[in-house]
Amino acid sequence: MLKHGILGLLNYRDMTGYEIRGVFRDSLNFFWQAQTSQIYRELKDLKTRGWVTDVTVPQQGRPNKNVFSVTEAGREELRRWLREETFELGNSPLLMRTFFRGELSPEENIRYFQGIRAFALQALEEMKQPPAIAAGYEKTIDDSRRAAYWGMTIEYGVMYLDMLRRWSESCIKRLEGLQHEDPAD
Amino acid sequence: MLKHGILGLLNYRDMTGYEIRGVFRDSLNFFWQAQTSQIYRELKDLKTRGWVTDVTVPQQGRPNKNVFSVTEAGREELRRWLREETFELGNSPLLMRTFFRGELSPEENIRYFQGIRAFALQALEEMKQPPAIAAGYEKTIDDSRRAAYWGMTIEYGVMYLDMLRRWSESCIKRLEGLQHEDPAD
DNA sequence: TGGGTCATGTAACCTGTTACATGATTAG
DNA sequence: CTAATCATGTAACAGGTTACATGACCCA
Repeated sequence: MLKHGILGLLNYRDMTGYEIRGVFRDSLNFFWQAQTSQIYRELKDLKTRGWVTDVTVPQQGRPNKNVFSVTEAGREELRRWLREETFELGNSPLLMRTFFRGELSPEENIRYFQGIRAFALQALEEMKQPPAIAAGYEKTIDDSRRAAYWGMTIEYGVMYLDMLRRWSESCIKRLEGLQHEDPAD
Repeated sequence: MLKHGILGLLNYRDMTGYEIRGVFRDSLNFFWQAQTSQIYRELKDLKTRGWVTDVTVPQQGRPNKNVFSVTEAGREELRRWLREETFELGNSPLLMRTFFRGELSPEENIRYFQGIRAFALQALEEMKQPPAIAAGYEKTIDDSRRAAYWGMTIEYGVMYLDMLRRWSESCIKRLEGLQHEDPAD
């Protein structure tokens, strides 16, 4: 997965491992976390596969840069990967934690879902403010054709968080109902 | 993660590795996929941690059963884990694939999002029909206090899939807009 | 003088995936 | 006869996480 994320970024422009790390931290962070260690490991692997090449740029006073570029084979691999159709929901730690909550008291679980609600509301606030995220974005992407897809990921984030808010509210209502109907439990 | 899922199930009732596999396949499948190999590996690990114990039950004509039970230490660990508050969105292959789609044509991407929409609609159909999923569920959970939390995971699934449908529709509209505004691209 | 940024990485670990392996019983 | 179910696992690999390590420059 990260391999293809890196190919995608290098397809925008040449970058060092350090810059790639920065883009993940600043712009892709909300849907993918990438560790420095993994980025360098994957770059090494991408190179042995012939999907990227690198050039060492000497610098004065700073460590040398290894600037990576995607090759034509890498671009082909990127397109191949983009065309894969796998939409499964994937493993969800949140639902795993929800499923087994019968072990704790309804009161405690109400607080838990209130925590989720607060998280969703705050994350929504952060996501709706364009400044920080757009600034990071402009560093990364220049052309407007690509901007459309960036916008779609943001919209997904907003819709997802709003759904999460509505879901947590619904869970809270259910649990409040349980308390009234069955106070002896 | 799977460790705690297994602890949660054993907290319902004693089970063999094989039965645990069955419950994951039948009931938890939509939010967690567990491989047989991993289940046996985790059971071994849970045992060395003292969170479960097992008893070998000889059977005629069939392989012996190893029936696992959660210990009090295991139940404590389960509660500790349930109380962790980590609501991050997590890595999303779907958004990774969306973000980089500028590499492909808008026409191809419209088909891609139509595929997502079709997937969401079909999964919604399957999820709204209670029979199969409820049957698997009744095998697993007896008491109604716990049933509430099972219901919440199902509701999440439905709300998520509906959000996915709305999002894919919105993406399709955006892309159709792009085609009209900028046919030279 | 101390904290942030630039810039590189390694090592160990944990968790999940894929593929393989065995073997009897039971229902159609 | 054959496919499904019961029931156990191992081995190898892939990918992500945590912690560690180095070193110079620049700004306050």
